[in-house]
Amino acid sequence: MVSNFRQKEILELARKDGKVTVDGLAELYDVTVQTIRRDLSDLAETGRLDRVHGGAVVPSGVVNIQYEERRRLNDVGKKAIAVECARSIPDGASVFMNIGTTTEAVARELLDHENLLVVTNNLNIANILAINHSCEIMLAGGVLRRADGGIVGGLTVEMVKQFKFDYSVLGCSAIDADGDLLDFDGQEIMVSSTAIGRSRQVMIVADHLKFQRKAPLTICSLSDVEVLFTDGKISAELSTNCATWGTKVVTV
Amino acid sequence: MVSNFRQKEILELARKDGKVTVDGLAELYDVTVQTIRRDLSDLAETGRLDRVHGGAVVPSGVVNIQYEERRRLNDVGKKAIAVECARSIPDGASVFMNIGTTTEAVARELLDHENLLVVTNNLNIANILAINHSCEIMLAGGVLRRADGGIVGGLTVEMVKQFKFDYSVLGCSAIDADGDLLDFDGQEIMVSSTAIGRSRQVMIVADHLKFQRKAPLTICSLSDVEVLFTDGKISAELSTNCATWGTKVVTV
DNA sequence: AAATTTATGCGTGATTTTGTTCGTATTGAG
DNA sequence: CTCAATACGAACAAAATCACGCATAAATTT
Repeated sequence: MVSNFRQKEILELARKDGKVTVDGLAELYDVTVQTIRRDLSDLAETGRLDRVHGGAVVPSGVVNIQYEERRRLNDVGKKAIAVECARSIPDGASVFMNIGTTTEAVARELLDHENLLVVTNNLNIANILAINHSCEIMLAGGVLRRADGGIVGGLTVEMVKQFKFDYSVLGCSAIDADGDLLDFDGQEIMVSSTAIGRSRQVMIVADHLKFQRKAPLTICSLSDVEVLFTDGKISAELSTNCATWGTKVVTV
Repeated sequence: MVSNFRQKEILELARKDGKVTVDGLAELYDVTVQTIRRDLSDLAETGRLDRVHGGAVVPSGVVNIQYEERRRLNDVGKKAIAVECARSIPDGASVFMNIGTTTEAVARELLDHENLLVVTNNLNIANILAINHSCEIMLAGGVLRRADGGIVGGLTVEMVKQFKFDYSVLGCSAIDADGDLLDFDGQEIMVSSTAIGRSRQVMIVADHLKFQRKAPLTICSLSDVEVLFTDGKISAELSTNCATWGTKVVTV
């Protein structure tokens, strides 16, 4: 527990840069160095920082994922997609969410929803939604992949198989011109397709960059999903195809 | 579940900026600071915000405050135990680690080890060990318990069953005078006992406070484990019992 | 319509935080 | 090793923030 908001921000700064200085913080917050020293003493006393002459450093063994998250946070396109997608998920729903920065954005927009059951193989989503106390979180088991906080492996599929979801919120690596959803990761495809089979409504979240990318493996076709949320125009051809498939396209 | 429209918006503001100030909100809504304080108190009581002097901040992370406090309890003792335990785990080993602040301390000491395979049902351990890039982490699947970052449920047991570990590093809630290991949580006991059956060497980490506590459920007896790491003297009787059982006791 | 509950504002004293001063400890240059 | 510069912690007073009781008004219930 921090006793003021300086301390919270000091922690974030320290985790981002690895260190903070007394003088720098005093100038930043426009307070005297003495006040900063008191803050650092408090944080050091509770073990959150290690005090050094002139400032403080993070104790060894503290994860530095904050910066990475911040970087992703301000992606306007993804956020707009996420807002729209979250709006179409009602309170009390059961939802599966897979690996991807866009699905993580959706998770942030679900913080105000109530009584959700969220199943995910994405450690970041678990961390984000943990703040929402009325949300039950189930994590899939398997190997933790550091690159993206994903949990992959056969066990993940086994777990997903046991559920029947109201919604699946899925990201993908790329979307082909013919409407095929593509991914780089074979294991993730197994998870995604299993989730698709176990969901009443499948929602794909993909920003416009996904339409310019290629990936080697097929998850499924847009014809197999109910809604696509995106932030750019899709080709006229794909648009008419979606219409015939009955796939709703939401452009934000 | 907010009692007025302000509180909902305050939550949104707090999540956007990370913090809110009493004065700022009072001006924004054109009410007195007392009214805002009442709002913030309500939000803090239900855990949606953390109250700080002059305002409030968003609660950080998965783990709740009580657990955070428990983590600081006998910090030095736990660290000493952890150092010793980590020393006896060689590089390249496969290790299971369960829920508990002491096992988390061990995880911190394993950051320098190489090529470990760590299986755990503890989200904190996954987060800690994530920075050790040569360590493969497998997370058990199940329901995320916010109280301590544990992942619980029948799926966890199923996962553990599939392995054969070189080592299990296990914490417990209490140790009885007769050498029985005790815990509060029935589900966690299922996990622990399964891990014991699937491990070549079982290591219990327990600081001296555990010998003064009671818990209702039995995990197993010290006679079933290979090593006990602790930071205080154990009774003469238990000591001789351990000798006959062949249970090594390491006191730091 | 009367009674009760709820939300809000106001004032006062208590608590917490902050700035200032001063003596001591640590660091780095010569 | 010595010395000056800087950083540090403690003590105290000033300022900000808080908690509590009470009053008022609106909303709800009886």
